[in-house]
Amino acid sequence: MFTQRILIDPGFNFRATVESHGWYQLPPFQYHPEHGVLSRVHQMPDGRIVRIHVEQSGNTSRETFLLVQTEGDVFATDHAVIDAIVRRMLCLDWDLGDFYALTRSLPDYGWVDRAGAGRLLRAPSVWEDLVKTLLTTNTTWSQTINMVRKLVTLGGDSPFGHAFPTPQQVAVRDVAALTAHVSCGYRGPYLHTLAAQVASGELNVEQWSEPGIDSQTLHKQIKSLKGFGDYAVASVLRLLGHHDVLSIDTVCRDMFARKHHNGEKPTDAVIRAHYEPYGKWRGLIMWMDVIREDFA
DNA sequence: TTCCAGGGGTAGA
DNA sequence: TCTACCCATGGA
Repeated sequence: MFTQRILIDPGFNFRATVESHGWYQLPPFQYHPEHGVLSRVHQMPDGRIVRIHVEQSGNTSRETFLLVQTEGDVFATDHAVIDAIVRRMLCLDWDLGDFYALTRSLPDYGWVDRAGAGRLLRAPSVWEDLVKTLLTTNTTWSQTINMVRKLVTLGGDSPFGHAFPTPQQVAVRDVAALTAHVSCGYRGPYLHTLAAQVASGELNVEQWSEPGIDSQTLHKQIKSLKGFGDYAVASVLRLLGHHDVLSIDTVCRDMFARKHHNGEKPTDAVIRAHYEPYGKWRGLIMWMDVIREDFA
């Protein structure tokens, strides 16, 4: 067992971040809320498969930190890689100062920074977040879990279980066999095409998480992927830290009808108009409305 | 049996 | 830009 620590801001809330959306229910994540531990089977760059456990540990008198423990064939030289993985998964490098200033100034959002909400759980790679988002489209959440479970069996195996498959491991499959294996129906060809484009190097999706790319450019590139429409593009953009577009889905429409529209079904234009005043944070403000019952 | 889910592609106007 | 229709899958 290899142990390391990551110093975090005292306002960071591990549970609020892990439970910020459904990703913690999708393998190779495992979450034990009773212990406050998020685990993940992970394939290192050289192919070794390890299991990483993360928890928010001890508030010492002045410092708050994450305790990161890694099982398996792991060395001190892996420190930097594991540190980067955890930072990305929990959006530790997001600067939400302006966002919290905004929520504090609004009458109904004082709970946001008190709860430490606003950060999201992400996969360590853009590839994995893209695939999982694709598998949330036009299906139920339970079927998304089912599809991801089956997909993950294509990843490298280990005593800890399977890691998330690489683009190569998906791309080498026959499209029909992949579709049948994952039970993903018409999404199968979209999944296979994405895997093939990433595996071949034709598409470098990991660079999308680099800072400084404007969201319009990203929007255009993600939208060009088969299977990624308005909802999915905005979902991925949100995970990439761009909150100026709304990811409107049935969950959002239901929430909006209840909270802002007297129980009546809103059009998407009505929803967009409502959040427009929140500018570059509008997507995250909308998501706070969705998750409010869980954390407020 | 029919409907629909954390929608999206395509054709035709 | 907008609409109609189609798309697998499985639970309600």
